[in-house]
Amino acid sequence: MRDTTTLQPGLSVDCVIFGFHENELKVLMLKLKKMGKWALPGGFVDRDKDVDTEANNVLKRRTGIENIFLHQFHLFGRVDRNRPNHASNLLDNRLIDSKFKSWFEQRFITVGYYALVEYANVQAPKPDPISEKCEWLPITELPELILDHRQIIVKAHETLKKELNHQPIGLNLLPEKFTMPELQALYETVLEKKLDRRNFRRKMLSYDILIQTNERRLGGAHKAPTLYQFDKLKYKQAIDGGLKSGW
Amino acid sequence: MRDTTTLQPGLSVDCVIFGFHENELKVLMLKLKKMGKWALPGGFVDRDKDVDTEANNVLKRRTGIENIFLHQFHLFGRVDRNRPNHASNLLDNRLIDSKFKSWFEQRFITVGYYALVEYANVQAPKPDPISEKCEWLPITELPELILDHRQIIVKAHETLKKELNHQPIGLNLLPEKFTMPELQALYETVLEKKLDRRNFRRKMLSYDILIQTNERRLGGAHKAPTLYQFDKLKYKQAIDGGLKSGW
DNA sequence: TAACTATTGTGTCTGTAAGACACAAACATA
DNA sequence: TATGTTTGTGTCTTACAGACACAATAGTTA
Repeated sequence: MRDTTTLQPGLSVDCVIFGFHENELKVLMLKLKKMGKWALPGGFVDRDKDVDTEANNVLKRRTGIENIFLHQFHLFGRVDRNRPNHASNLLDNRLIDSKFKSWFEQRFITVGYYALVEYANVQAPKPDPISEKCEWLPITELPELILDHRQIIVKAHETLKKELNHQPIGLNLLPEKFTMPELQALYETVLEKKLDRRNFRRKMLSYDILIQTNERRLGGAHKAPTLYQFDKLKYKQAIDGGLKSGW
Repeated sequence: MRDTTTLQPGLSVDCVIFGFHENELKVLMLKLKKMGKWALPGGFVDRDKDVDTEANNVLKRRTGIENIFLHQFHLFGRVDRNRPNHASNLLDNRLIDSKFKSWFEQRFITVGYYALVEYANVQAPKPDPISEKCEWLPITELPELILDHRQIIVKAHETLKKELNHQPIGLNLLPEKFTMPELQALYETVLEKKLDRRNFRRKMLSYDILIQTNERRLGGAHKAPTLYQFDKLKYKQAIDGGLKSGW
C-alpha cells in the first residue's frame, strides 16, 4: 500500500476462499508476520472500482484464479469489529508504516465474499508483504484470527450450506473428473452430516448435470469407481434456474 | 443533516419497507421535492453506530416502528450507482445546502435492508425535510426512482421470495388476527403466483404456527372465514429452526 | 322467508421424492 | 486364488405436492 488517498475510506473486502482436500473443507488464510494471528485475504476498495471487482482482485492476487464463483454474502458493520488495539498491534509489529496509522485506526466495515476453488489449482498461494505465509487451514481447527474473521468464516459456511439447497456445488471445487464418492464426500463435509450412498447418487443424477465417462479411478484395493464430469452448460442452468429440493 | 464530520464517509443504508394492503405488496417510498423522483427511505451511518442500528433508525424515523424484522440483504457497491449528476440535481432543486455538495458527490455504497411491517400500523409515514411526501407504492407499478433504487427493490423482493422457502411470513405484515384466505393472498402476492386453496391450508397448518380462534370475519356475502393468529413462540422457533420444504 | 350467490371448509387420489435397506461386482493385495 | 474393501444397483415404505368435488354458510335478493 503506497497511498490511501485513492481508497474508499473505512471499507474493506474479505474473501473466504474455500477449498476441498483430503475430505476436509479448508480456508485459505494468511499468517501475519510477528503477530502470529491469522487473517482472511482481504483488501481495500479503490474509489473508482466496483466492490465486486476488488473482491475478485483479492482472489486473483492470492490464488492467481480469475472468473470464478465469488459470492457476496454479508456486510459486517458493527462499530466494535475494528478493535482499537488492532492498529497499534500492527504498528508495534512494524507491519505497517506509521504514516498509515490513522488509516488503520478509522472505523472499518467489511464486505464478506466467499469463493469455491479447486484446491489443486492453487499450487503456491501468495502471501502479501505483511504476511509470513499463505496456507490452507481446515475450517474445523482454526487458530487465533484477527478481529471478527472467525465470525466471517462461520457466516460464510452457514451461507454456503443454505445455498446448497438451491444450487449444486462441485464445479471449481473438485478436479475436472471425479468419482461419485468424492462428490458425496464434498457434500458431507460442507453439510457436516452423513448421507446415504445410494440416495445421494440417485438425487445427484436426477439433477442431470453429470456426464458419466467410461474411465475409472484405479489404485484402490476395491472396485474402481467411475469418473464423472460436470455438464458445464447444464450446471450453469441449474445455478441460474435453481434446484427445487433441499438437503 | 447538520454536519457530515461524524458520519462514515461514502456509506448509506436504504430500507425496502414492505407492507401488504388490498392484496398488493407495497413499498414505503419518499417523493423528493421538486425533482419529482421517488427514493427509498435511507440514511447515513454515524461513525460510532452499528450499520444495523442505523437501518433500524431509518425504519423508526419513517414509520415509528421498532424492534421488527429487518434483514440486511445486499451491499450495492458499483462505482456508477451514484450518478455524477445526482448531487447537482439535488443542489439545483435546493434540496441540499451547497456546503454538502462534496458529501453528496463522493462515491457511495449502500447497504440494503428489507423490513416487513403491518400496513395498518403505519398511519402517517413521515417524510423527511427534502421530501414532499412519504407513501406506500405498489411494487408492480413504481414511478421513476433515483439512482439504483429500483434495482434495490427488485433484489429485496427476490430475496424475500427465496427466504419464504425457509421462513414463514405474516407476523408483522398481517393484522393480529387474519383469515386463511388473507394469509394465502399474502403468499400469492409475494410469490407472484396462484396457489391451491386446499393445499395451501394443509401446508400452512402443518407448520404448526397458527392458532385457530373461535371468531369469524363477518361482512362478506358468503360463508364467514375463521380467524387465526400466529403462535408467536412457535413462529419464532420456525424462523430460527428453518422450514424444511419450499414453494 | 325462501331461493340465490359467493366463498369457506374439508378429504381423497395420484405421482413424485426421500429415507431405509441388502447383495452382487470388481480391484488390489496377500 | 482367496480375502478385504468399496462400488454399483433396486425395492419397499413413507411423506409431501398437486389435482380435484362437494357440502356448509353468510349475506343478498326475489
